[in-house]
Amino acid sequence: MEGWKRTHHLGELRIEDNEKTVTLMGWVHRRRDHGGLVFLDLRDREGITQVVFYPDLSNEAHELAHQVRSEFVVALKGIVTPRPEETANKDLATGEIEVRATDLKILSRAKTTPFQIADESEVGEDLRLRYRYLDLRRPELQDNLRVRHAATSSIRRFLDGEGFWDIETPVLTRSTPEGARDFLVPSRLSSGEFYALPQSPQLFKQLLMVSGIDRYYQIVKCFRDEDLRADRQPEFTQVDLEMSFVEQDDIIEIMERMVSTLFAEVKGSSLVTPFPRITYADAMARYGCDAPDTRFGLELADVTEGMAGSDFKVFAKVASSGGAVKGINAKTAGEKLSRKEIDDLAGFVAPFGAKGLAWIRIQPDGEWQSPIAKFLGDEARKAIVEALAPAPGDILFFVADTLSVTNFALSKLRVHLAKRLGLVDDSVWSFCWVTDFPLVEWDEEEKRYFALHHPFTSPRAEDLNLLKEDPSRVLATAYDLVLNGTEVGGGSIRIHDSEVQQKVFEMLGIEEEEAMEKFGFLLEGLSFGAPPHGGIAFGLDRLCMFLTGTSAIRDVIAFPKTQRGTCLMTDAPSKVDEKQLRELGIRLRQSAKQGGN
RNA sequence: GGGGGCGUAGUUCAGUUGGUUAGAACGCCGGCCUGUCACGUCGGAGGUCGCGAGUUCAAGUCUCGUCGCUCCCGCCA
Repeated sequence: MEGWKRTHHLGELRIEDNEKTVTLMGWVHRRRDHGGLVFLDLRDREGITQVVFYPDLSNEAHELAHQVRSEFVVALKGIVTPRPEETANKDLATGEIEVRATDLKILSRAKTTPFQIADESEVGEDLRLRYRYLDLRRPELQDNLRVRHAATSSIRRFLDGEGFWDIETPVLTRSTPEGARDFLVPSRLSSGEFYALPQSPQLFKQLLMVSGIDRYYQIVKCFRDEDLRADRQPEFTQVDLEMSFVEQDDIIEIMERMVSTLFAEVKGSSLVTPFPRITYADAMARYGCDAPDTRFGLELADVTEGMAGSDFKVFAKVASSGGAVKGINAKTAGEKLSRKEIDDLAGFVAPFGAKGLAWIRIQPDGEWQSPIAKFLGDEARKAIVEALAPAPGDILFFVADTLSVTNFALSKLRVHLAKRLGLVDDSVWSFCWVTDFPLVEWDEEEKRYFALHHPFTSPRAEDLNLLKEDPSRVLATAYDLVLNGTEVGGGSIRIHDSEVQQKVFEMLGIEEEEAMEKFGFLLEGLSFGAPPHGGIAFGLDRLCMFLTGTSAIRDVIAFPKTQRGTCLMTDAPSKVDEKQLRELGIRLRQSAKQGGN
């Protein structure tokens, strides 16, 4: 750059800078070449500034400006000038001025880009991922990264102020049973053995509490080798923290302040605290899921009891055999949904296991229009009226199945209907805490209990005696933070007593020997004087999705993976040299050699 | 592992019932143009219709397989 120093960013100059001599650098956003007069819109991450080249101001610069093309990187010197009457551009922050160029340098030429940067049109995702660095030049993604930076920096500032220490934990650690599939890393020095990438720093942060660190946090990558979704990547980022000498309410209180500060600083929104709390049992009963969208009603109501004696055999059979019949009242949907749409909703719930979807449309005269109306006796009608309070214009929907299928199908239908009926206010942040989760869940296939949260979650003190006799009734001191129907964080008070920890392992069917081999270091740590402690982890990517208003997690990650877990830019994962494998003591199976591309 | 959507010029798309030389816009290249800001204007280049088979006199179009991107179920907190 031959000693040239940039004096201003490209979103910076205003009318007050009139007559200043400036040096600007950036990418050519657009060029408008009038022959005798050339305009360049110069772009950097801060904005766009218009530059004009006059032949009589500098013939040399004007000549060179003809050669410039989109996405060239240029440097120029010039004089800030107010734009002539009527030519100001209200769409640009710098639109009242322009820079009259006296000197131009082309710092870097650019080939024609595979897609236009200075153009908002949608481009195929595969092409954008292949040339991710070009996609990141576009304002939309660049703004997302800006928001993500603002978020992490707000969170760090807040936690620092509350006395949390940022401490790094290992990325190469050991594989643990339970939870998601691990990413494995072969060890060269211990041939035949493997590290695992952490699914979260859970055990390390607990041991940091044992060390007396008192308050720890980390914004940290976590890895889970499971299939991807619109909101799931194999490597993702958690805001992970842990505190000593606290109870559930202490953690909830401080996290409400952290989240409020975050939304205030990044979005300028002021959240109302404390956030509402709902127990897991209530959430399942009223919303059918443990992460309810509380921006709208459409709550589920249970009508199982009134259906046992019904003439509608599907309901009666389910009701009398331990299943559940639940319904939703879609208030005033009668005018909005056509008969075909109503029938199509059965197809909507089918993938969630529901074998059918019954409905009743309440006519203006109060008549029940429904394929099942004639099977509903007085008792069934009474149960429905009491549970759902139908009024003319409403449509009632029912699913009858096992409790879990009924809840799952209706929870999905609830959200679907709310969107269709325009009940979802996208400008609202509706947070709630879900508490009192069951400690464990019975797995029918493996015939054993699994920890709902993770195996280090403390049972509620009053439930300790239930551990042996009826584990399924034990509630955990675990809590999730839910925002608009998405879980954005979750944590628990941990077991700080190695004996209780051992009992929980036992109940989970983890043999003592196995527990010692895989978690011995934790049990041992807890035995040397562990403070009561607990913590929480937030999904930073998901939080950023809300802060940016995007629906794809890829949009808040600089270099994301495709749904198949590949990176189209680097072409990872890739084959490796035979020599590398030999050093690791690895030989590929025939099927693995043929796989890949 | 299963189901859905998409794949045609550099990009975004159109392409009739299977019919002759596959189009548009933007971009790109060249000419003209001193107040543009999606500059204008005149001209030009640019196609393995994702890939491979099959049906047919004839396939962008129909069938089967396969690859890629994406959404969902399973999986995953």
